[in-house]
Amino acid sequence: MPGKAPPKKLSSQEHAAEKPRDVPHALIKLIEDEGLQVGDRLPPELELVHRLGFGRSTIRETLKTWESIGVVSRNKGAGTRLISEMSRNTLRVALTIKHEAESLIRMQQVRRPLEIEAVRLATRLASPDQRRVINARAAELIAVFEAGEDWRPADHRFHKAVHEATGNLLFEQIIDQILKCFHDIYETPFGKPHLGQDTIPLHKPLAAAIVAGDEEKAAELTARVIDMVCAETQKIAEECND
Amino acid sequence: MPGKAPPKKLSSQEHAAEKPRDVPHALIKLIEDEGLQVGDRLPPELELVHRLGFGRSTIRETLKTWESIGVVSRNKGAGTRLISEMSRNTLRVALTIKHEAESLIRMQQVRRPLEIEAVRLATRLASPDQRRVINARAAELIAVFEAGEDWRPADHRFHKAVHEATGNLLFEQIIDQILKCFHDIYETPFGKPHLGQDTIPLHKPLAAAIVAGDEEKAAELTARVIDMVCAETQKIAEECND
DNA sequence: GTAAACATTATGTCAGACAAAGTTTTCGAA
DNA sequence: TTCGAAAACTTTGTCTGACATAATGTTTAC
Repeated sequence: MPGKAPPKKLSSQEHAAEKPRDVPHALIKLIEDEGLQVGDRLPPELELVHRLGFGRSTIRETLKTWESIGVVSRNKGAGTRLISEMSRNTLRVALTIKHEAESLIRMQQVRRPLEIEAVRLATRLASPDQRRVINARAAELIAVFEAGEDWRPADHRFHKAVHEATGNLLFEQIIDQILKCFHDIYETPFGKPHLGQDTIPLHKPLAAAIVAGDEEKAAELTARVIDMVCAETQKIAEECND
Repeated sequence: MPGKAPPKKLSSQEHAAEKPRDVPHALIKLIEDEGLQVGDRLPPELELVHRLGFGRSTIRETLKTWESIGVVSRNKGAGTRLISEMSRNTLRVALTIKHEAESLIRMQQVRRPLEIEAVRLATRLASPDQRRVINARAAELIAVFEAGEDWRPADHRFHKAVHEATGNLLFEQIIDQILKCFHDIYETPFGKPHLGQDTIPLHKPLAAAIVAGDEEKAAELTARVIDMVCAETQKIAEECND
């Protein structure tokens, strides 16, 4: 006897479209239909359960994956918030880290060409407004640094302004993730907090070069900045090998 | 009466170390203790449940996340297999894709500097053996191409040989993922199968330059190769906008 | 008016049951 | 004996329900 109800697939609209019936697609559709933006809250899980027609575990597995990818953030009591868009595809790289010091150098090796290319693109493509912002961020960075405060947030804002001017979000996303990995490894095992602080004075002429449209000079200065960080990293790596 | 058993935390060794008690760490420890290698099978979920002392949903959420990152692959009846190592850190980027054609161009924009830097590093650092392999792969590619067969696997092997010679796995991992995304979007919506086929003849002098240690020439040729692909991509993008 | 106490909301974890899809074993016929 | 199909088994996939835990919102007491 068929005593158990078969899992009730969604009831709404099954007329025409043969959409793939999985949680990610359903969630994306809901986000689009609802017009949810970055920063907005998603409906709670139990509401998703009966709006999407999937079980809670299934929905949770997708949400957990999205969290690990950085698409949403989740907190008890506070709900799930969108923190970056996820419409179709995900670029993911599993970083194999065995020897920490070596990994630091490898990350900088990858960051170097990306950062240089980003600066080149920004120099060529930035709008007048964006050039103004880049200049302002550089001035801010120098001011914070000379005041002896923690300059790292300002540094981050400066580079972010440059990345935005490239018109290609991927640069920012990849470099951001590399830096995040870098700090994950770096902060904990070694002590030094202010890696790269000698590079700060270089940021002023760098901003000037970008604003002036001098691509070669901007690229050269960026290379200098990163190479200084690389050299420091190398030194740390060597100390670590003793 | 206290009829329900409190969640039995692990029974084994709780003497000294204050390890973080989460599923990923427990799983990594199990993989290390067991000496599991890439390709090996993990114990089934129900066994993990009582060996690690977590609930099945909790373990599943971690496993699902690892699958989405590409660390394991899972199949009904066949179990969960390790397909790449995941020791400590993961670099992940959520690619925001709205307009497909534009995304293709952006991906090439990011790939360009990475590929060029990889070639530079390979030119400087490759061992004699690695140079031999690069040469062989180039010859192979040309041969396959002239025979009129599908040259893409050979192309992939050639670039992989170059990436390996950099001594930095990250280049290969990131570029591989970018190409994978690229093909995910590319193959389906547009028809053309042989994007970049005009670049094949350039691979012979490129390999020669790498083997000879001529970094500038190698870099220049790589730039030419990618720019040709970029130009084709751009054309496709424009056609798509009609 | 402020702060503590309580109630509400939402995610985190666990447990049990069944479904679906592979994998291995069994068994019969050529 | 060997090959192929069916049956049995294994393992992941999904659903449901319950309780724990943490953040937020509201009320109450001083």
